[in-house]
Amino acid sequence: MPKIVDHDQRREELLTTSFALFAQRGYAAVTMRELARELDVSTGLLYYYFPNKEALFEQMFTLMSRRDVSRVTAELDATIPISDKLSILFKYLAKNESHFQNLLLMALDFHRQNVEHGRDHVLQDIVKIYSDAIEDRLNLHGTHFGSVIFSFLCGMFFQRYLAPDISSIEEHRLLIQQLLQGLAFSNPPLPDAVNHKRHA
Amino acid sequence: MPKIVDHDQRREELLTTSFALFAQRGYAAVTMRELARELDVSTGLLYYYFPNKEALFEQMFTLMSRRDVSRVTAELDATIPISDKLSILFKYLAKNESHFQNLLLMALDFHRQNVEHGRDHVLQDIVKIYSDAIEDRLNLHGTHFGSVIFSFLCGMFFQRYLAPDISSIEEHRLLIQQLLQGLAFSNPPLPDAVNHKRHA
Amino acid sequence: MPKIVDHDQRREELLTTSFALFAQRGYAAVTMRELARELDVSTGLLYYYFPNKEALFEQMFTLMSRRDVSRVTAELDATIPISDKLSILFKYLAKNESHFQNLLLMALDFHRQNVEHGRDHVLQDIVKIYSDAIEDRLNLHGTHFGSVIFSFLCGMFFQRYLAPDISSIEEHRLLIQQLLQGLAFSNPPLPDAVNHKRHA
Amino acid sequence: MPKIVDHDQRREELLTTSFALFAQRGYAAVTMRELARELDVSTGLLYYYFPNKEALFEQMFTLMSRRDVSRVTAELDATIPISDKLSILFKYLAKNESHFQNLLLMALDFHRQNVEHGRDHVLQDIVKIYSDAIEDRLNLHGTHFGSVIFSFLCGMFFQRYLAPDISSIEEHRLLIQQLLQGLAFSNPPLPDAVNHKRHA
DNA sequence: TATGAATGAGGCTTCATTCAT
DNA sequence: AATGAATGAAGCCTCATTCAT
Repeated sequence: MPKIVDHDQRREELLTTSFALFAQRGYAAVTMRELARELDVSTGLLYYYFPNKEALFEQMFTLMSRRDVSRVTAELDATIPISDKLSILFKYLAKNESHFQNLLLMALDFHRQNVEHGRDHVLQDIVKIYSDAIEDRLNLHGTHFGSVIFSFLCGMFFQRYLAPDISSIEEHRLLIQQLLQGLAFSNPPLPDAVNHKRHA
Repeated sequence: MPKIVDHDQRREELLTTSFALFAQRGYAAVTMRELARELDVSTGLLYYYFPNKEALFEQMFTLMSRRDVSRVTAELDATIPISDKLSILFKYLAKNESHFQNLLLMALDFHRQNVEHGRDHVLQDIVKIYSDAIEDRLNLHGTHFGSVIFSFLCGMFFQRYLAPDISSIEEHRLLIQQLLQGLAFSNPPLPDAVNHKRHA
Repeated sequence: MPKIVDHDQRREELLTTSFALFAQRGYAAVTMRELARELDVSTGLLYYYFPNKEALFEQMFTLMSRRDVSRVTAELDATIPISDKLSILFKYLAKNESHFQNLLLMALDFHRQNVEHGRDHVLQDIVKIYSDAIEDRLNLHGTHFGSVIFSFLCGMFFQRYLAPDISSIEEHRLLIQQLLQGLAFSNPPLPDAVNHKRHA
Repeated sequence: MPKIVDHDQRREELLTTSFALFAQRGYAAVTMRELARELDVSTGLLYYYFPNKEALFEQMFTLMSRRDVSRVTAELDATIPISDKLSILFKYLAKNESHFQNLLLMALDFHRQNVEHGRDHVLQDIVKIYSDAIEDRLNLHGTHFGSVIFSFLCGMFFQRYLAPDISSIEEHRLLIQQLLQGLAFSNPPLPDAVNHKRHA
C-alpha cells in the first residue's frame, strides 16, 4: 500500500502555497530551491509534480485566477440592488488590492512566458470570464463595456502599483459611477454594437 | 567639458539604441552580451559607460519616458479644439500601441528593480507628468481625473496586450468620450478636491 | 525453497525484460523510473530485487550473455560439415546483427562500470567461452585463433555499427573464408608462436 | 587592444588537453566542472568556447581522429618495403594500444550522442579515411579489404580492452600476415563479389 | 576608450535511492 | 512483496561582471 496521497490534491496544495512567493517576488526572481524551501519540500519533489518551473507557474496562475473569478462574482450576488453593487465591488477590490496587483503582475509574467509557446489562450479566457462577469453583474448585457471596465480596473491597480499616491481607489470608483449613471440616463437606448452619444 | 559632452552624447546614443531590445524582450531576458552585440560594441564598453545592467536599464527607461511625454503632449497642441482632441489622442495611441505596451512592461520591470532600492520616485514623477498633461490638455484642471484617465489608458494597453481580441481601442475611446461629456454636462460645477455626485 | 525459486524466477523475468531497454539506449541513458515503467512495476520493487542499478545491469548482462553463447554454439551443431559452418554462422550473425551490436555496447558499459570494482572477470569469462566455442566449432583446436577470429567478428559488428555502409557482412565472411583456407593449406609450417597443426 | 589570443588556437588547445580526461573516463563520467579544473580554467570559459558539453566532445573527437590518421599514415611511409610494413604498423599499434582503445571508446560515445542528431557522417568519414589509408599503404588498392582489415584492428583493440589476457597483439599480427600472404598467393582468383586484381 | 577573454556564483533540472505505508 | 512519494547531491549551463591588454 502506498502512502495515501491524492496526487492532484497534493499538486493543488503545492500550487496554492506557491502563490504567495511568486506574487511577492515575480516569476524570474523566485528560484526553485527557494520555492522548495518555502513549501518545506525538496527540489526533487517539485519536479515530481511538475515538469519544470514554467509549467508549475502556469498551473499556479491558472488555478488562482479561476478561484479568484469565482470569489469576485460571488461577492456580487445577483440579489444585491444594482445601486449598491459598485461600492461593494470597490470595497472588495480595495481590501484585496495587493492581491489583485500581484495577479496582474503574474499575468504579465505568464504572458511573456507563453507568447512564444502559443499558450496564450489561457489569458484570453480569463480576461473574457472577468469581462463577462462584470457585464452580468452590473447590468451591462450586450454592451461590450464589461471588458472596457475591466481595463479600467486593471489600469487602476496598475497605476496604484507604480505610484500609489497619485490617485485613490475612491476617485476611481467615483468616475466609474459617473460613467454608469451617464449610461443609465441616456434616453435613447444604446445603439447596438457600441451605442452612446445620446444627450437630451 | 567637451569631453563630457561627447561622453554623455555617446551614453544617450547607447541608451536610445538599447530601447528596442529591452522593449521587445523585457529586462530579464536581455543579456549584457546580447545587448553589446546589438549595439555593436564590446561588453566591456557597456561597463565603461554604466556601472551595471540595472543602472543602464534605469537610465534608458527614464530617458525614453521623458521623451515620450514630450511627444504625446506635443501631439495635443493647446490650439486644437477640445472636441477633436480625444480622437487625435486615440489615433496616436492606436498607431503606437505596441510602443506604449512596451513602455508599460518596462515600467513594471523598472519598478520591481527599484522598490527595494527606494528609487521608485522616478515612476511617481512620470505618472504625475502624464496625469497632469492629460488634465491640462483635456480641460480637466483641478479635477484629479487626469490620473484616473491615465489609469484607464494604461488598463487599455494592458488588457489589449494580454488579450487583444476582447475589446478594441475604439470601444475604449467611446467610453471615455461618454464620460467626458457626462462630466461636462453636469450642471453644478464639480466641487473642488474630488467633487461630483451632484444633480438629480 | 519454493519461495526462493519464485523469487529467482521473478528476478530473471525482470532481467530478461530489462534487456531490450538497456540494449536500445545504453546503460547511462536508462533511468530506474523508466525501467520500472517499462517493466510495469514500481521503482521500489526494483530495489527489492536488486541492490542498485549497477547490480541489476550486471546481472542482466551476465544472464543474457550466457544465454547467447548457448544459442550461437547450438547453431553450429557439431554434425554440420565444416565447409558449411562458416556460411551458417554468418547467416546467423547477419540476421541478429543489431542484437550483437547491442551486446557489444553493453559489454563496454559493463566494463566501464566494473574495472574499478575488480569484477571484470565476468567479461574475461565470456570472451573465453566464445573464443573456445569458435575454435571448437571451426576445427581450430589448439591454435589460439579462436580468440583472434572472435576479435574479427567483434570488429565487424563494431565498424558496421559506426559506419554501416563502408563494408558488408559478406565481405567480412569472404575474408575469413580465405583465411581459413589459407590456414588449412599453408605448406610452410607457421612459425612457432602460433603454429601448430597444419599438416603436410 | 584585447588580450591577444587566437580564438581557434585556444579552442584547439583546450580540446587537445581535454582528450586525456575523456579518454580515461568516458563521455558520461566526465563533468564539466571536472574538465574545467583539469584544464585549469573556469566552467564559464568552456561555455565561452563551446556551446555545450556535447559539442565540445564532438569537436575534440573530430580533431583527435584527424590528427591520428595523419600520424598513422605517416608511420607507414610509402617508401618502406611492403614486407616490413605490417610489423612496423603493429609495433606502432602495440606501443599506442591504450590510446587507440580510448579512441575506439570515444567513437562509440560519439556515435550514441549523434545518431539521434543525424550527425553521424563524421564517423563514416573517419572510418573511410582509415580504411582507404590501409588499402593504400598495404597495397590493397581496389579490394575493399581495407575496411575489413580496419574492422579486424578495431576488434583487436576491443577484445583486448575487455579481456587483455585472452590473446596477444602478436597473435593478431600473425593472422593478418597469413591472410595477406594468402591473398597474394591465391592462384585461383577470388570469386566475384570480392575478387580482384591480384594474380600475375 | 575599447576589447573580449575569463570568472564563478547560482539557476534549472535529473535521478539513484530510501522509506512510510 | 509492492507502491510511489520524497530526498538531495550533483550535473549542465547562464550571465553579470572584471581585468589584462
